[in-house]
Amino acid sequence: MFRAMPELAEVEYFRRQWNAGIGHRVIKIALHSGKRIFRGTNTRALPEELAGAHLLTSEARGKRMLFRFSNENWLGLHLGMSGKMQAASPDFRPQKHDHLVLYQRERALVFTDARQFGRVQFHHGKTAPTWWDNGVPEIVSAKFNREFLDRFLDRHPKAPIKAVVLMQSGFSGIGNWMADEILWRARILPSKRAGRLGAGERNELFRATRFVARESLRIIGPDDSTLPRTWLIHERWRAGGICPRHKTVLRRATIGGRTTAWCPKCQR
DNA sequence: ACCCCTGTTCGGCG
DNA sequence: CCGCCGAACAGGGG
Repeated sequence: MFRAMPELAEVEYFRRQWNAGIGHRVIKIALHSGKRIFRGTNTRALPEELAGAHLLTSEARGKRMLFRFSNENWLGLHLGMSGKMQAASPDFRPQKHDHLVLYQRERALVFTDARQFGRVQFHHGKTAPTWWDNGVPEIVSAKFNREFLDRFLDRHPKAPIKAVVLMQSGFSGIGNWMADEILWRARILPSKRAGRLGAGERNELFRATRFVARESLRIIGPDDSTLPRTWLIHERWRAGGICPRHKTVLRRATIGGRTTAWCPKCQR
């Protein structure tokens, strides 16, 4: 059994599953109102407004997604730890964890999240919800540049770099495995304080971040099996996992509150 | 049974 | 006041 391809690329993969419904009308909605997944959103207005609307566009920013519908309706989705999306047959019957289903004539757009660390947000209005524009540049955009990275690192000089790379306000869409992959490529010790990274290390961090984000998005798939065998991800959870560079046994510890794997030989 | 977990938020504390 | 860290959230899987 493969681990689902997570984070930035997983979001992109799931967003595309729902894109099958673009240009089509939503006939009816099924949802589990009162569940934690809908915290802060109006679950009465959601089905009332969305019924009859067409799905028009979708967009992803980091781990967040925004679906735009006709009649000034917007749906924000976050997958949390266990969120999934699929386009199922129109006679789909929602199970316990299928918290939101948008039925169209030819398919059902399903949002599933067992642990409910994710979130569904409904917004009715002419423009996108205020929370959508948070000012954080996408890593694959030109706004994520060396200057931005410098300023962000300097803003968190005391935090271990692993924790900084996990901050969504600077590294949009990066999660636990991508952070380890990035630091491994950049040959930086995850516990090293961000403020102690030299110019050379910052250059490497910048390049590795762009590379991992771009490649993950390019090689997008339902699981991590399509990522190159030379990547750390295939070793980081395995007992006795080794560094793909020189076969050194990886070390593991909790850093920045997350399980972290690194190579003691090439990461300093 | 017990321990682990790809994310985010919040209260405590240094 | 700043900012880091652990706990909490909830459930499934090993």
